[in-house]
Amino acid sequence: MAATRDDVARLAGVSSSTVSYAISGRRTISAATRQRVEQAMAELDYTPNAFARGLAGARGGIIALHYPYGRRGVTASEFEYVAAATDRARERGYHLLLWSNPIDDVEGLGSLVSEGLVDGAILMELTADDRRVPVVSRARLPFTNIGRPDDVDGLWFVDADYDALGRLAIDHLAGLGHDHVFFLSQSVRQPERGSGPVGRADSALVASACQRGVRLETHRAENSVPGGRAAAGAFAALAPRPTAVVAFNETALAGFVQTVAATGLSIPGDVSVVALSIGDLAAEMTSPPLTTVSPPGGEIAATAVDHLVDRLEGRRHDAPHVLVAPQLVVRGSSAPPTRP
Amino acid sequence: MAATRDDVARLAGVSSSTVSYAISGRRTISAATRQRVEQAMAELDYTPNAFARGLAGARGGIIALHYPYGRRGVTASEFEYVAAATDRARERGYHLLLWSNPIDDVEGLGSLVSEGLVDGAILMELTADDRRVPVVSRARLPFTNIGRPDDVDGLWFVDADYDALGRLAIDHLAGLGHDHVFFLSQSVRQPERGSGPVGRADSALVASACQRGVRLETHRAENSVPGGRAAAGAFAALAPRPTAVVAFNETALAGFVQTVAATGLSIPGDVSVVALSIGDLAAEMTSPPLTTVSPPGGEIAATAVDHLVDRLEGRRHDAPHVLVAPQLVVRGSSAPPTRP
DNA sequence: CTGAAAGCGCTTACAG
DNA sequence: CTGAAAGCGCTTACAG
Repeated sequence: MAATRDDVARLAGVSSSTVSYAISGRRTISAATRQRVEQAMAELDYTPNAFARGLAGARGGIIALHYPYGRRGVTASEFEYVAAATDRARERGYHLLLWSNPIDDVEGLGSLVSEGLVDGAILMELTADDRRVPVVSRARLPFTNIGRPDDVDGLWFVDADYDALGRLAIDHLAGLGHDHVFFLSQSVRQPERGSGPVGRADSALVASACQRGVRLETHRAENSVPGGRAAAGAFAALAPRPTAVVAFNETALAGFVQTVAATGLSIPGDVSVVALSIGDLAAEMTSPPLTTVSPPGGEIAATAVDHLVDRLEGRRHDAPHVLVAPQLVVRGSSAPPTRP
Repeated sequence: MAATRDDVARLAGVSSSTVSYAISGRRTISAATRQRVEQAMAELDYTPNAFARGLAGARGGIIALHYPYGRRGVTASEFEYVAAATDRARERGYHLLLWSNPIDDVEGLGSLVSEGLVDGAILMELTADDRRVPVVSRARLPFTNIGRPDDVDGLWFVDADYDALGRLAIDHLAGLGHDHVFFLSQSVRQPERGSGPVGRADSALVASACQRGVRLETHRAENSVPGGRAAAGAFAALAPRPTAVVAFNETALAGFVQTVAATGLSIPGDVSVVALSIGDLAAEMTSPPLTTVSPPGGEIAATAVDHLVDRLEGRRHDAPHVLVAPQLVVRGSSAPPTRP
């Protein structure tokens, strides 16, 4: 059916190993020979067989992106990560395999790894004490991470700069004149508390608020629409009522905004709202649209791919720790407080 | 490093081919032998090498999901499709490879296909006259489709039932008493017009409106927030003004809703809104939340995976054409018209 | 600068 | 019911 390396060799009048070397560039080839090989390949419309290449010991050209199964909804638009990773992988000559299994199904991940299918992996949504890390390390599979573990030593990772995320939000509001802010946060599971995205944004918010002389009321809501409605109730009951809200809880924010509007409070007249880590579409659905501070998911994913490929190809050995700056997009939901 | 099939054979005291057959089940094995082989595999923590399996002619265990590069934003939440496909593939024992290249980069797809890496492929977001179809067909790679082409003959596909999508929306509004509806549609490119999702929803809307005695005003907006603002202007200028809106344009809908709210019209008091193919989060961001009719992306993708795997494993040969019914979720944005 | 050959770890006729 | 062996299409020392 499809042409093999031998067909190419025959047509070019060289040995098959010469064809291999012409492709890989791992030994010097005379210009004339290379010429003929290339012509033969073009003529036969030759594509090397991926399995044979992988079996024979070269890189298979596949990397895996692993995300924990059943832990959806953490990032605004996961597809942004996946799409960006796929594109960058292709640009660098790799295929992107999607892996997903329950976060503590260590065996499942283990057998994926030992199948030998992939040259390396990217672990998404890394938690503080992620059980995937030892599994992949032990198998000696090169990997990079999206997210930051507690023990960062020797690990390659790229993460959103959650400190900056919190700081940008507070600075924006304080700059507008707000000095009393409601933080619509999320309930986090034990292992993550203190070191996951929420914990880090939380600390940054507290620190920035303190520095700016802003009073901060933290409310941990369920990640659900009703959770947001309850939070709106808690917010409304506060006296004095904060003049602004920072939200790091997509789903609850929806319920919160609905309830606030139904209560007759206006945004940003009565409350300014800044949403963290929310997608553009969701931000544009409210009236007025929401001011946001979000990490650039595409850039984060593409960087993680670059690191992994650099590592696989021996161009880099330094276990980089990269924090990517989030971006503030001012829309209509934030304004100076209207107060005597 | 990792155990090979020979290691297992040695430990179990059988030949290596017996181990293979024990795994594949392609010939009868005595219970005792199977027993010993399984024990040996467990003891050695054996995982078959994927490349060797693929090279030797068996199925490689990888399927590809191909989506057109740079054509984002058509579906509400693409990640739903990708995640569901990944999960179902894993359940059925396959890896999911993500492929994406520009829709008319036929060569790129062609070389992917001829690499021999995947057992089959799923083509996402199929257009009426999709150029990928002949490429994959010619390579004799088994494939199934998400979306419906014009020429359906011999093709395996699963698609949202866009006729039902339009019908459900009109029936819901007509049932509430609306008889004059604004259709916020999208501008479509030439090759898709008339046969893509938009064209199909469009026809269904027209037909249902006619049957129900509903007057329908179609407006094709740019797929952008400003496009939606402009549409809101066109809507407001209508006399008499329709009492309801059906939107099949996520991004424009955001601008539309913002503008309508800013104009002082209330939802659903002055206008009812039904959004087609929009994600739950976006639907919950507005006040009140939006009534939606959306295709179940996860189910569609999982079904496409099932069909492909069934086809690969020879369980099915009938080129099924499946249309999946969308679901109406009534939220606060639709109500009877308030009119004398 | 190039060729002949071993080997990667499987699957699958071919024998028995 | 099981074994010995060819072969899948590459890569990479080993020779020259």
